[in-house]
Amino acid sequence: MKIGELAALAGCETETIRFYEKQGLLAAPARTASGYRTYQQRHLEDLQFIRHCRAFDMSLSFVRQLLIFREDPTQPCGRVNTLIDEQLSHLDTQLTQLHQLKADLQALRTLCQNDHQAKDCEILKNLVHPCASDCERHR
Amino acid sequence: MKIGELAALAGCETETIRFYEKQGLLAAPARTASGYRTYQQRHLEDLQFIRHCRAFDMSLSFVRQLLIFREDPTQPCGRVNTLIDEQLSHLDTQLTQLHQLKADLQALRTLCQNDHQAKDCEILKNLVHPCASDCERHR
DNA sequence: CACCAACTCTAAAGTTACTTTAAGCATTGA
DNA sequence: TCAATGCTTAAAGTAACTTTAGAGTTGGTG
Repeated sequence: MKIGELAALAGCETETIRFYEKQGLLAAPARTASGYRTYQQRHLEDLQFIRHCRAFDMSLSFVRQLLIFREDPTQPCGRVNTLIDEQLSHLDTQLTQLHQLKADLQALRTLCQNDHQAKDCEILKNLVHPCASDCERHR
Repeated sequence: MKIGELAALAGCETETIRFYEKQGLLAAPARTASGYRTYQQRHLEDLQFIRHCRAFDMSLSFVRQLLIFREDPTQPCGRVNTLIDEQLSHLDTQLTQLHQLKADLQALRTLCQNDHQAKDCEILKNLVHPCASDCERHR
């Protein structure tokens, strides 16, 4: 299949596929006489693998490490579990931070309900000298 | 004060300050005879304002819009509220997505507990052909 | 006064994961 | 045959900085 077809099947852009090839994530496929890339089923599976990993917000270097296991199926997969656990704790960190961010921003939002002059806006004031001294996040 | 001092007070890097100046977020300060930047209190407050906005994960173009109100304190601040609300809903979206991501990845993680050969690893299999057909996120 | 460490300056390139642009062939259907 | 669509490449753009390189300045010590 050609690159556009592969892209449609994987739900990504053709440029993304070329990008992955350039980055060494996706094997370079055979070419037609005129230079068009022609892909096999295996390419589709590799690409889907990459896209699913990305959907979990894994970095490409992370994905690269996981792809090694697809290249050598006899490898023990213990490292896979470790990588997934790392990604999970990464997501956890993000989630916690985002939660705090939202709470803080909501608190900030309550400070100004009406429309008055900017110089009297408690939100703007707070964005200079934030709330409490326990505002650790603001460092 | 010089740039290093300002950076220390605001808790950021000197390069970040120069970057903000180049981006037009922070006013260019006076210079010493030898070309060193010399900052005033107002610069510190502006910088803190920017950093606090960034701590709420606002984009620089967002911050730029908020800075207008600091330049003209007579402006009505209704737009500020709107901007904060937008940022809140942005955080909400992120939070929801991240939640789903984590749940999905946790589910994936349970599929493989022991260390076996990569070709038999259910995690790796699932990253090619994911879980259920209701896996909307994977498009 | 000489000297050195620490600080500052600029411009440019690097980072991540792509996306966009430009300009030129190939293929396909009417 | 001709236009629309699809493919090719290399290079530049995106966000928000960070890093690097090379050079001048300042402040304290001997």
